[in-house]
Amino acid sequence: MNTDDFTVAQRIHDGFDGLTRAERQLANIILENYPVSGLGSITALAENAEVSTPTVARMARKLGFGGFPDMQKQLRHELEATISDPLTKHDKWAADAPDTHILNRFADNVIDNLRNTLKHLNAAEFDKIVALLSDTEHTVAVVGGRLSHTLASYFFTHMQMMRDGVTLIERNSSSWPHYLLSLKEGDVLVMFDMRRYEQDLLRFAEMAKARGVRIILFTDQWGSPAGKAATHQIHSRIEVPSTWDSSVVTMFILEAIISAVQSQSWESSKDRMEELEALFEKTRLFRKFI
Amino acid sequence: MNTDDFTVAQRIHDGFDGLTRAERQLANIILENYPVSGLGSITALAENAEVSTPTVARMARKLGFGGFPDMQKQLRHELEATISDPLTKHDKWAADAPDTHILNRFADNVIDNLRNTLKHLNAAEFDKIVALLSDTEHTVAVVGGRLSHTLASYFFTHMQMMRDGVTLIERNSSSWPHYLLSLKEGDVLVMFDMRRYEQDLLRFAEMAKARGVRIILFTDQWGSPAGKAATHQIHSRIEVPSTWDSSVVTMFILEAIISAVQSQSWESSKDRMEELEALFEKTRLFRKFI
DNA sequence: TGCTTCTTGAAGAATATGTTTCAGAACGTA
DNA sequence: TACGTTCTGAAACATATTCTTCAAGAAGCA
Repeated sequence: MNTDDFTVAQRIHDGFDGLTRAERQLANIILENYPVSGLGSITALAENAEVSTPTVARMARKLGFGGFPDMQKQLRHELEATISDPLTKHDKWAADAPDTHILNRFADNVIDNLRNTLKHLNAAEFDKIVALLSDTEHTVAVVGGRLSHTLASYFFTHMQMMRDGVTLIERNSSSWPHYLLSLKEGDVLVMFDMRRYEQDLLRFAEMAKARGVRIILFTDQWGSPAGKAATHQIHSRIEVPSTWDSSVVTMFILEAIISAVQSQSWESSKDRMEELEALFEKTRLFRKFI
Repeated sequence: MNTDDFTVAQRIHDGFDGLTRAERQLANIILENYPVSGLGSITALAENAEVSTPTVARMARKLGFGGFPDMQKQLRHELEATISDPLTKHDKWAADAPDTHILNRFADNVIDNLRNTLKHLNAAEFDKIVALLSDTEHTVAVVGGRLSHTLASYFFTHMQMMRDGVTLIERNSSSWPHYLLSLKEGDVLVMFDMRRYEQDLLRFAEMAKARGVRIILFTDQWGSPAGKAATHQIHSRIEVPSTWDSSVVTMFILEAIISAVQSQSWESSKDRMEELEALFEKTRLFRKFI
């Protein structure tokens, strides 16, 4: 026990780059439920991580232990130290940072935002939005504001993978009239407008509504003026201890919607995905999973 | 496992009167450093308590377990329950939707991701990254992959508002060599590479490193191969009940970094922000806060 | 004291654990 | 594509653990 000072977690972090695929998989399982997951038998741990026992033994060596039992001993030592230390109250997020560290303050805040957003979110409304977006009878256009364009782009990228007829409207509002032309009655416009609400978006929404376009609006808790033109809207909490507002909760909702659309239209999107995979494979643009 | 509800400690207390001298001696050792002392081998525990191994095995039976390993299993369960954070136990997020609604499942999952990410995030490393990004002596370039380009873009947009010398590298990798040319020793490259790690990003990272560029890598829990070239890296948990991975946690970290950079360099960025405001005002592109 | 019952640990048997070896798979490279 | 390298898990092996047996010793009792 010469290098007792380094925790198993620390050694994993330090040596993470040198770990192989299976070893990383294992490392993650160990860290996931740390340190309990490492206290059982080597067999149990291996099964849990879906790797072989030799992999576990090898990694223990790689991390500088004599073997698996040696590593386990270290885990027990750490646990002992942790448990006897009353300071280890788990009211902190980033364990090694003080409560007042921005990470911890931010985390508290974002969780709060998420909780409040969901509390005031109507699940039925959510489901309707998902249904609208799954309906391939109508096209979907996505538009965002100065800062929220990123969210629009993120949403577009995923939707595009799942279905036909999805357009991302350019950032520059001078081209918007052209896009408006191709939007027909019943089509869907997904709009992002967070505080510092933008005049152009409001006008765009109004004109789209006049054409019979159905608008799904993502806005903040105070609500964009474009809300008047929207068929459905989702209000996210965006305040955080920062000069800027947070997009985390909105992104959360977007991902939930994407996931729901995907599972709703799995039959049709499955083929599409496979085709896409094949295309990527052909162009060899992307490596396979390591 | 029928009487799982009783902890080992409880069973010891309840059955203490029925224990023999050697067994009591053993029981005291178990309770003394509970539950760690019971997590080693039966031999170690026996030696620790100065009794024989059969005594340990017998007592485990006596307390109602199938044997020593069975008792140990229970100890690990208890430990897990103790250690795991009660914050997760938010039965429902979206109040009017069933537990199984995608919103609730997603919320549980994302919180889990956030917790695990932060638990294994090094706050010192975070602070170093913030310092690097606050240093205006060197330029900052931001690059992302197919799906993570959005994150790169989000980060860029905010950084650009706070400081000079920030570049967003185009999506199309054929133009990357040009960007490489303008990166000098000591400059900072912020890279995003999530699973389906991209070959081009790896090569870009290697070449940048060769030029003495310091790389901040945002990757997932498994780690991009570009990690070998990175000066600092942040691993986010990205798995959610969806066909795609989640960017929520990464975005959370980004926002925290942005906020930290902002407060770190407030003196210099304040003027810049005001100038920016004035410009926006002039071009009347954006309405004031309603 | 002598008898019985209970407790205890040494020793060996049964079992599970941990390690090593090795061949095939996956990967990187030319 | 072909080659060399690295990674991985099945299987055999060595080792440690846990359990069982059993006899010696302690404790209680007449």
